[in-house]
Amino acid sequence: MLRIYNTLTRKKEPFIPVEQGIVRMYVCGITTYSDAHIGHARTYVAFDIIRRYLEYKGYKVTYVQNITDIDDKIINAAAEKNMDALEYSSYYAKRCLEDLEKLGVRPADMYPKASEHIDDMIEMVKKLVDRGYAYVSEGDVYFSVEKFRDYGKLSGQDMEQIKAGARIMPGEKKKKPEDFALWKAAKPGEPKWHSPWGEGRPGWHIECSAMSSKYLGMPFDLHGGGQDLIFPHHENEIAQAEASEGKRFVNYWLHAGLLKIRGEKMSKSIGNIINVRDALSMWDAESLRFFFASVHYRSPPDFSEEAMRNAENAVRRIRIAKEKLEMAAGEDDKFNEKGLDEVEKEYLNNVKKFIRNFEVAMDDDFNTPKAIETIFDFVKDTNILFMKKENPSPPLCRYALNTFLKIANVLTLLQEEEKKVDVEALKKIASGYGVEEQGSWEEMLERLLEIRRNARKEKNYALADEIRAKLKEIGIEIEDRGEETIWRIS
RNA sequence: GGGCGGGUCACCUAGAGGCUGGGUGGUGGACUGCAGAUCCACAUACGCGGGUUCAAAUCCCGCCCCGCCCUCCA
Repeated sequence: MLRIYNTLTRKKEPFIPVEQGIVRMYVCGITTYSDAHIGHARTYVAFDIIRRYLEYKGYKVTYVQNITDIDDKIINAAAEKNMDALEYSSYYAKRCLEDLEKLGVRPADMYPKASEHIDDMIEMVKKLVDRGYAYVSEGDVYFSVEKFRDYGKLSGQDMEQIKAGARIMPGEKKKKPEDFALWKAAKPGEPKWHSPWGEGRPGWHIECSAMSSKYLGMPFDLHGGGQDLIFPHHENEIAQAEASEGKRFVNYWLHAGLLKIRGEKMSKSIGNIINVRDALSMWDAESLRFFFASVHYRSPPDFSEEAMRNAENAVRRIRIAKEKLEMAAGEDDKFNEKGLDEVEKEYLNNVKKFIRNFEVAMDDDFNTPKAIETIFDFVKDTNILFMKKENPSPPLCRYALNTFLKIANVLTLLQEEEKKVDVEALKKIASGYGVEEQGSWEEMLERLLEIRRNARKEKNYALADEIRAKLKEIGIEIEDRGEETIWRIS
């Protein structure tokens, strides 16, 4: 039974979807005025894993993630560069999604943009005005917080606290400091749309209420985002949606812990923001994903070079175990348990234990660090199998490999990824040993390894070690296993 | 000031009142021409001070420190 921590109740609750077998989830996306950073990445990897686990459990998941392509920051940033705000934001929207995809985050089913749903938002604002929850003030429309009895239920604040923190900024025309804008009258030069209240643009919060309910209905199952969005963004989303529709908006609210860098918060003022594309130039995508998965989604991960080194090494161990299984696996995974010997039977039990433990871990509010423990248990079991047995049952290995991949994939690990080899560099090295540039690089590498094999036979270890060192420099690691030599791209 | 979540072995992270997690790194051993990989073993732990309990990292109280939110924020 899957249990999920719900910010709304501050408790782990059994997960029961609105419609059996189906999960509808919405995650607040990026405001696209600059490149995606690893804080974004942390959040979207976390929800990617949640989505994958739900699918693993057999749910049909609809995953919607919005793109905020119209807001103050975008308008200001675009103005500085003398660009059209929407053009500017669509450029970054594309880049951000590309970066996340390169990171190996599975795309959402839908990325609705705020600018393309103005009508839906106007519709919702109208309802709020009609129902008396909102008021018009000189072309602006504000939500009257005191009218919505449940305001504060998500962030756990009472109205007194909320009022204490509220302010009226210059230019705002609201009646009460705690009220928030649903619609803003256009200022000169800003992007604007027609509305019953004059030309203007929507407030930030309304897009998520309008788009999520449009595509997922009400109530829908899961709504996620970074912890920083609990107040006011998600609080306001609830107010807008529930006040306008008169029914519950979302059943489970999930919030990801915000990434820290070397113990500090990541912020512009500290100047420690790391973009996804920069991170990808320093570490491979799988190591980054492992790093995120190794911290529970509600905890704030502490990013550092050393933490990434840890992750890289851990990932290597997982990959090596997978390779062993790949080499031993047969075409199909049908085996007769009676045909297995003691060692294989024990391994089969371990595989089954692996599945059970993994599910127990993930059922407990998506406990990915615990799930990773089960991965390492399995890695060890696999290593022991190959230590005890030269050629274990190919169908058994296929079964174990399939299980391994299925589970690892939930944690975004062992995804198929192209491994890059610097072919030019390889050619250079190979030609240095008289290997002709012919055929694929794999064939070239084979011929080079043949030379090394001969060198080893002749006990010319200096030459053998030299070749090994040079290959390592370009990311090809080789390992001697008796007479055999295997290689991998690191 | 208010709300929320934390402080666990050198580092990163889980954690149920009792049976001393996992990864990375370290040390020793097995294997190996060496390296690597792998296995085995070992070491290093629960912010501080009290309390409850036969038993507390886990519950309670106080203190210190850190992070997030309190209308920009994934």
